[in-house]
Amino acid sequence: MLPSADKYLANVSFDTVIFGFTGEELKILILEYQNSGKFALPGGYIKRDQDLLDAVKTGVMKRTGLTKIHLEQFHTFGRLHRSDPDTTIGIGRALGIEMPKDHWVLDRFITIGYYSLIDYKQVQPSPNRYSDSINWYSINKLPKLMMDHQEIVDKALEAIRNDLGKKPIGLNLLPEKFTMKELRKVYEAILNEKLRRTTFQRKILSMGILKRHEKLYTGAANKAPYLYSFDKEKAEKY
Amino acid sequence: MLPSADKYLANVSFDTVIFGFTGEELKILILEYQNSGKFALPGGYIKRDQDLLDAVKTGVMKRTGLTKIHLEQFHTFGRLHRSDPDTTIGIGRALGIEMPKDHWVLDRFITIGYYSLIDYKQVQPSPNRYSDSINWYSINKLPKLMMDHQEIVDKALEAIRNDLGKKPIGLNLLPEKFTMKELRKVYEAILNEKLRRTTFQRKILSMGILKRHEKLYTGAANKAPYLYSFDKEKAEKY
DNA sequence: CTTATATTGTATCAAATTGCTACAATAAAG
DNA sequence: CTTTATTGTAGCAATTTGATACAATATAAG
Repeated sequence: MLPSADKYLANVSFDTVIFGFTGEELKILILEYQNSGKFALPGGYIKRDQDLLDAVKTGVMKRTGLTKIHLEQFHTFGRLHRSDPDTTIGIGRALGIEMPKDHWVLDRFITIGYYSLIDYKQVQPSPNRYSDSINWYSINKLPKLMMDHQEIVDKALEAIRNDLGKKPIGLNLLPEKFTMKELRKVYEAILNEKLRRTTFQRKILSMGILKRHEKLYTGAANKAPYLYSFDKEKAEKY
Repeated sequence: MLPSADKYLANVSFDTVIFGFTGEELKILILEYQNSGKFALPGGYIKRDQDLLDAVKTGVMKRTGLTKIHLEQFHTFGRLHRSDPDTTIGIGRALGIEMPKDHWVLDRFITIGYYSLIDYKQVQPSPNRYSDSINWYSINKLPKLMMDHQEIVDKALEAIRNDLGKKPIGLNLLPEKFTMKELRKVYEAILNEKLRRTTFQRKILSMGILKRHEKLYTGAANKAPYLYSFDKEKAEKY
């Protein structure tokens, strides 16, 4: 039931901040452990015969059901008292598992933080065997997270804001085709500020990384917006 | 002689890219191991009762003799085959140390990369007990580094370029007082490109993070430049 | 003591970018 | 047909950046 010591690296783990965009808000996936009411980021351990990146990728795949995963490593957390064996023991106990005091998962862990950007609509979140739920939470209304997971989320947000101008963030958070308004809303949600509609449109179009498609008729009583998609080759530079 | 297993975390190490600026070039500190001719970044292991950051700080202090150390974490390297036990065995053997095959330092390591910015002139580099030299090397003329250390250097450079606009990089690479030309040379060395003298001066002065002091008379047959220092409070925002 | 030379600090104006406002072109409802 | 909300883009002001010019030296050479 418990992961065995000889299969995994000791003292190292990973945690992932999985971002999705609802059309209005940025949300992230949070696990809730059964009975204990502890909220945590999805994470895991690294197998001895596995690349770090593969371990993280596999973890995100299991939670989201997606196979193509965009991942960015943003920070590694190594404070002395960041891991808390009592929390882990409590979670185990609530599941009916009694851990030996010297079990390796109760040892100190340095954790590597990754963020992932996914298309909210394509995801069917599934809990792991220790947790009874995994749910989307708005980044502004997170429950109290265990250990230093709130700090990890904060750092992830800082990193994604930083990357916004350099990497094609929108590409991974939106479906294949999207309107200019949706793209702007993504930027606004990440930066947590309003952007000028006209300036945003001019700037993003001048980058030359978007392809324009047919119009989207929503049934609303106004001019229909064009749909766009990313020109993936050109977007690579950004 | 070898570090004992119960004192250190397993499977995790750190490596540091220590930058100094000569006035013309960016250099970094490289260790050379005795007899084996292996070149490596200064690094180390993390004690079980020690913050990650403290471990790195202590490591840099030992190599540079400095006590105030500016550190930035930039990436964690976790490829499956990045650590190479044969290299480690070879280094040990050249030192007359025979390692047991199951010794923990021969295990797989995930390493956390930090870069450090220091005042070149204040440093008296000192080797550790396993290496016979530690020397400054221009980032453009590095020797062949062992394992994935070249990749670590490359990532550090990428990170420092990225941070240049956000953090007061010059502050840590230059002495207390410096000329505008020296500051510009730092930027040029990091970015690896020439910057327009007048635009640079205007831009950096408009940030309002510099204090102007007396002139510097070097003996050269031309107008003497002013000395500047960073206004540390205002520079914090950048 | 005057002139020559290299470098520094700024001013100036052109070019590019961004902020802001305005307005024509819809898509659907009344 | 008119009304309403939204979209796409033009136009101009304000700001920032690029490029050039030039005055102000600090010392050496004559």
